[in-house]
Amino acid sequence: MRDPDRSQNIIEAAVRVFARKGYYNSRVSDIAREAGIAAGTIYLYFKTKDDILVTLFRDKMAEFVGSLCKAIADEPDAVAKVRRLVVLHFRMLEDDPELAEVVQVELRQGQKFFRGAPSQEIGAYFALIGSVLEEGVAQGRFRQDLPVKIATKMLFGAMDQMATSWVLGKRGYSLTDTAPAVAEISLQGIAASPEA
Amino acid sequence: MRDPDRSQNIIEAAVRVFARKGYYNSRVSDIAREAGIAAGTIYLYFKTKDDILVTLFRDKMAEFVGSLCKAIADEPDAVAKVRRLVVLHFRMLEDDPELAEVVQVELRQGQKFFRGAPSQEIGAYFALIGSVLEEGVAQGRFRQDLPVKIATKMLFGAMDQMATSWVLGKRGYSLTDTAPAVAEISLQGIAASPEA
DNA sequence: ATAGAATGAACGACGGTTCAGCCAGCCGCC
DNA sequence: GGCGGCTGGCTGAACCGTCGTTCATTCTAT
Repeated sequence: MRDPDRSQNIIEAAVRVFARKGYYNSRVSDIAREAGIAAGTIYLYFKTKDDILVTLFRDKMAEFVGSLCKAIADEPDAVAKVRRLVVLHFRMLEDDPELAEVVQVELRQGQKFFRGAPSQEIGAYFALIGSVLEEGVAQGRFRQDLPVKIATKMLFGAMDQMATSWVLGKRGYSLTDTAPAVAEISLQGIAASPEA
Repeated sequence: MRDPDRSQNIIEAAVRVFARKGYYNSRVSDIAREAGIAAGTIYLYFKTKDDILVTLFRDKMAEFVGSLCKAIADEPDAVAKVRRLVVLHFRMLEDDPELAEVVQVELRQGQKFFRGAPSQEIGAYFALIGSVLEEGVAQGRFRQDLPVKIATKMLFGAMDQMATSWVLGKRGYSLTDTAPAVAEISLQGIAASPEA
């Protein structure tokens, strides 16, 4: 149980295996082989097979939200932040197609994913988006009466669906290239009404 | 293999069981018990357990899209159609919480759901949304240069996420009540720019 | 020499699927 | 009209392959 790298290796191997075969079609021994270790060794680092999936998600998601958080802090206003958020969300997935496959398709395994521990990390992402929207409202860039919680879910849902469609479409185009269009539609949707 | 009602009974039973325990935690024998028949009987109507899930989805989705399609045909213009679409999408889920649970949470079982047969029915829904948006563009109600495919995915994603959040939040509020806000944000996002 | 990590064969639970027999209704024959 | 055999859906206990998990043993580094 010493080496924390070992734990990381297993996760990386799991991403590759899950991306290739799907979670339920992946044997623990497949992951072990991919990681170049014995099946039993996995159990020195993870309690169960599910634990691999959950840990993988929490790690990756925390990393994702963390870096996103830092990146948008630079941006001067909420509008710029939304644009950046969309680009980075898409870019991160596009830069790691295997992870994208797992996150968008495999990781939605019913209760395990949606209830359970991972919901905490998703909550963090929602909080991040929500805070940007709040900021925009305060800055007068977005509608004063914007229902922030609803808009947060909608924006996340829109990005998530773009990503899922892209993965399912075998990534036959650049997801990141669609970011400006997605951002503009979103921004127009929540923008302060042009004074009548 | 006579009775087509029997097949329907099994599907309804499956919805209840899947909603309660999740797909992978449900035994075929659980579904049989819920339907008041023997486990073996299921296999007179469905090839495999997966087949139940897939058929359930295709049936429900086809029904959903069909009735939605009829309902919005009445509406005079694309804007009204979008409003109606959102309300009905939400209302249908809210009217059948067990089905909503299954559709939003359990049915996203990796490859089975996203690739595979069901993608055809999802495609039909996307086509419906897309045609409404096209109509709106033609009517001059939406931006002339609206990227329709992108907007379609975004709208679907936004509604889907609203629904998922509602299910995960234990349905502690009325989903349908949020429809007007969702529709307005969406419509504003794709609206023709107020002439500058 | 010793401790602790790694191994991987074997175990055992699990559950989807099967299939030999059961039963209810129907038909034709007496 | 009654009776016996036939048909075909239904039954559910048992089968059997499939892994997740374990743990006695081996290895390695100090």
